[in-house]
Amino acid sequence: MERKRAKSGEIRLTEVAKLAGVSPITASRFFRNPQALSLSKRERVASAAKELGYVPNLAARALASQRTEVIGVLIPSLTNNVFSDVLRGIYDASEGSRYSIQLANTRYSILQEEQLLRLFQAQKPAGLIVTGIDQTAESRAVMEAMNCPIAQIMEIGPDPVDMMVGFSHYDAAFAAVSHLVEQGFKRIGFVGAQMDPRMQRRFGGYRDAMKAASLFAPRLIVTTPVPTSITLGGSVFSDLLSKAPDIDAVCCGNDDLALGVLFECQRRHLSVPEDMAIVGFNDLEFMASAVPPLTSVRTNRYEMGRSAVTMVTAAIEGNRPPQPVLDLGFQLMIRESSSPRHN
Amino acid sequence: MERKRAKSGEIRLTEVAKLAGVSPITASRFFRNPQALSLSKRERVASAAKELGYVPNLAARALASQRTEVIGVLIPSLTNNVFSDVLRGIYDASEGSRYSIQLANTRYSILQEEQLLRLFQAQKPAGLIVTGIDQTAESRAVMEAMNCPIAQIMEIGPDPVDMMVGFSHYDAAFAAVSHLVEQGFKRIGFVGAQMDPRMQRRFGGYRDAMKAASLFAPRLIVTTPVPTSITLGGSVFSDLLSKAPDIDAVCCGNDDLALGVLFECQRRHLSVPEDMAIVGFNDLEFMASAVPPLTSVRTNRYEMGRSAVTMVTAAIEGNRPPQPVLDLGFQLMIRESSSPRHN
DNA sequence: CAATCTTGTGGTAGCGCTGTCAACAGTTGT
DNA sequence: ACAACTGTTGACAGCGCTACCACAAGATTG
Repeated sequence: MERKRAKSGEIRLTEVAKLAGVSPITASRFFRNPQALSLSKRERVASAAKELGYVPNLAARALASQRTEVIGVLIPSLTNNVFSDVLRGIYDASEGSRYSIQLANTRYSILQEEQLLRLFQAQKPAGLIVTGIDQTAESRAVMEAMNCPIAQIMEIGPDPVDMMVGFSHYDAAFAAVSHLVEQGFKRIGFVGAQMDPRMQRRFGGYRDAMKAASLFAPRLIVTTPVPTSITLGGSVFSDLLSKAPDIDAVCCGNDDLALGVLFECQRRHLSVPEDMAIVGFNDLEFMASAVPPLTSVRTNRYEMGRSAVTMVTAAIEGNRPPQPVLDLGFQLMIRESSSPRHN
Repeated sequence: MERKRAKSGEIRLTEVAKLAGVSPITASRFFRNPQALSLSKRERVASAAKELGYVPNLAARALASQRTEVIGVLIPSLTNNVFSDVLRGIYDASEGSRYSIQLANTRYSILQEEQLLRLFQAQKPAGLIVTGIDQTAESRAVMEAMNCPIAQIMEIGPDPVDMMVGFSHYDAAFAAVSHLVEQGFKRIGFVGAQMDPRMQRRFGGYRDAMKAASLFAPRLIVTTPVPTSITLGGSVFSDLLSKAPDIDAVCCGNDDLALGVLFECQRRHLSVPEDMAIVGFNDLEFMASAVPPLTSVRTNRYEMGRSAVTMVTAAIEGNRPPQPVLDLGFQLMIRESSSPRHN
């Protein structure tokens, strides 16, 4: 009957309140809304907390207040540079807010995503950011049950779960290929890897731009489900060359592949763009400093992360953005690797 | 007097227990240690939980049990590829365990690190992984107060807070430079950026290897605190060339710089390694596929992440590894970019 | 056959904090 | 002078779960 359970031994709010000579609830308010206290009490609580080294117990706070200040983030890969830029935007934006980020990695698996969503559900996050628009029905159900603002990022499409920030991968790839067509290239190959939904939509843009120019041919295409890498770029390009040795340009599903293609061209003594034009996708940092500089489609990844956090936090606080879908667009960065054919 | 506070409306454990015809505590046990229940009750609880769509409340669990199943991770950058490999190891290892990862980004600031540590402290994580060995005294105090297993990663050094997994950046850089010396290079430059503690220790390895060969000269060195990038590699190398046009090799503080140096050599029509040898640090994926392939020091980053999680989780469960410091070493990957001088 | 151990189950009492409401000044208006 | 405010404070109960203990029922022993 004495003490059924060992106290944690840590300083509790009650202790701080006692030392400060106020009630626990007043001390509690000090940590959440200091300006509601009179100046004198505010100082007393502050110094008491400091003296005791008080650290609030977040679990207790979450339980009592029935909410958390965590935004869950689901991304498919930590290795892919594309997502590290998005994450940087997310973390940067979260630092200006009261919310902290909880990150999870789906590894491009929609089943893994489903599981992680359930895990998040148990944490009752204040908001959620998920990658892409291709969740399972089950995942969508969980998201709807979570009853918190949700932003889907990286892409835009019809039927958002809640909000969306992204751009059209289809349009962007269409623009890149149309550029090559305009420059006078005729036999434009496509290399793709890690055929996730976004890569597939980019392929769709390539396909339709080629068809629109009456240049489409299946032999010009090499794709693989293998995770993308620079080295892989070299090998898929080699495959492409053996299927279609007469190609004069390559549209790469992303920049890693493009750099791999450039290296392979160097190895084969093919000059770029005279013998082979190259365009990439995403405009990672190295595209501009490669030799020759590589044409790519710039995507606003950092901004995407920032906006997603901004929209979600605003929604949490009741200020939903007027339109739920934000298209951040893209810019075609034309560089030497796609200079016009000079014949 | 009726209902002071609105119930959350969600299904609680009590509801599940009622439907299953067991006591709440039995239902609770089902979720934590199912094999402690008889088969019949186990099934009854399982189906009741499923039927009601029960989602446990993690905050309540954490409060009642006085612990969490979260491992906090502090890293200095999300953009740097080096850390994405470490993170991949961390996330991979955590998936095999019951623990989930909470990631925070210090942006190479030890003050930011201090703040984030305090934030973690409020969450009472089960374990902690921090980058490097250069924490402030204040940070160390917080870590010690946290009273949970802690792994410092990326480096090893004396006086671990608790455990360590890493390797000696000094030794690795020393080995890389000694290799260049052995190959017959005499005027070996150093380019460094983002002069964080690890970069500085690498520089120390360069300096001492050069001194050991009586080749050290301050004019061979260019460093900048600017965050590292491939483009920056080109510009620091240009600076180096204007200070010391006669250099025959460059030791790069990391691989991004090395690739930038390679591109700059291509731009200046310097052939590698005939006119300029290059070695990098970390052995990122692109080093082997560059033209020519670039020599680098392979560091076991993925393994570092995995081991850190393994050690921390083992320690949480009471099986501390016998020796607290794990040196994962490094391998010098000798490639064409450092082929011997042929004079 | 009683004495012991094991296994499964339930009752009780919190974990540390905050929502809700009430109360009590101190101020202002009429 | 009294009512009607505003700003600040406190009492109370409870958020949903689990630690702790107790105890019943079966298994094992001498």
